[in-house]
Amino acid sequence: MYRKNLTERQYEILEFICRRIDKDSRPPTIREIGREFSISSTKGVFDHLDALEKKGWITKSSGEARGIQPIREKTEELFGKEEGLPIVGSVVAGGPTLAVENVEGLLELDEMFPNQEELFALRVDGDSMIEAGIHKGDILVVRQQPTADVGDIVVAVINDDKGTVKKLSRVDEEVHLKPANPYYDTIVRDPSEVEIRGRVVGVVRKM
Amino acid sequence: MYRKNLTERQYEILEFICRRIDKDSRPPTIREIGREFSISSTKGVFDHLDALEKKGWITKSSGEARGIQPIREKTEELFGKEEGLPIVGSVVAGGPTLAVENVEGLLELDEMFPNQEELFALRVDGDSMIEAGIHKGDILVVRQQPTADVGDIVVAVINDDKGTVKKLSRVDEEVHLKPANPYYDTIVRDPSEVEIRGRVVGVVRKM
DNA sequence: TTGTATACTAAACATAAGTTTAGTAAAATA
DNA sequence: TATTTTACTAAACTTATGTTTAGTATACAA
Repeated sequence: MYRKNLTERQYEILEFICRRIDKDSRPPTIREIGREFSISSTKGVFDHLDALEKKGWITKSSGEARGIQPIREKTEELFGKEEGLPIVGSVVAGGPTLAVENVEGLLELDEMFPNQEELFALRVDGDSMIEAGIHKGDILVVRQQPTADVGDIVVAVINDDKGTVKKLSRVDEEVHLKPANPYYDTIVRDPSEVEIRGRVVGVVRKM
Repeated sequence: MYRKNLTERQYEILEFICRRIDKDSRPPTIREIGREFSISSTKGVFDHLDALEKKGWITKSSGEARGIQPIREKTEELFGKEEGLPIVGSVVAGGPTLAVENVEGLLELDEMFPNQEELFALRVDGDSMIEAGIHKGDILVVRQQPTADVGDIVVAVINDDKGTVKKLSRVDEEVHLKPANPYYDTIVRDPSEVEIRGRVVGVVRKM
């Protein structure tokens, strides 16, 4: 067997279908597949599709035009999503191309930060969090939440003013917002004056 | 006129087509559109599609089943891509929801780092670049290139060994790879021993 | 007021595309 | 060795889908 219980022909055809969907935003017809692979009879293609369906790689909406629908979770694993950047664990000597064996995964925001509904991004203005690796111009990924734990880096609004990014801590009855920069002072306020808007869960920087 | 020279009906139908493509990876048929909008005659829908084509929002592959193809650049602008996180410039007081007026753009890797073919991502191992805001566990976005300028943060391989991330500089005839951490030493080598694999163009961190 | 654009119905038509029947041949499997 | 699976051809059939013809009604501009 060629790959994952598919014959070579089935693999080729499945790949063609997926590439066509990526390219044209619609699946090919049986005859279009036949043309691509020089299969003159529609039955020849039909049989391959039956096999692909039986093996769980596609579903066919019976009777509908362009009814082939690949099972995305499976085919994406097989052919890749054509999205994101390959993450490598280390760069080794050799040619200029990346060794595929070395690839750990794909860098993609969707995967890295799921639950996008709760997230927003915030451009950093000052340099008060520089020692936490947060620089001016960085974009923070923030999870919207009204409370946070001590030690979290939070986005907070003080006295209905502009938002600020600081490390949260509590002493006695007061909220402490600590910068990660020795040239800035800790902000100490009564809890009623501080409104937590979210917790920083990621940083994205373009250099 | 409703929006961008479209009538309300045309806008609705165009939106339906785009959402259907996003959802099902294929455009609807004329009759499917008719069903959605309770238009019993295919001609009713057909006329709308003609209007949409004349106004430059879609193309129709004449004679082909599911031949409607929206002009992506235009429709994405109209309906959004449903991808990425909204980037806000500042967080202001008020409700827990984000003010739309405040949104500067969308955070998406494709847009932030185009030319994906030349890019790869590298997981950072040590803490030698901590003062450059590069921490252990961060993922670097690296542009593959065999040379770099002085001052660039580069991924380099020394003596065919494991890759390292340092700031590039040159003194006399030698390559200096400078860490951004006072506890580490600058690596000084002959150019023949250093192979530059790429330049760091971004950082992504999950916290 | 006449024409043009919008927004449809109803019915017929043409064809693109899915499906089925009948059969061949080689390769893999039991 | 027999049987199943793979990989097709050829032709007919069905139907989903695109297209056209003929006509109604309203709104708007020239």
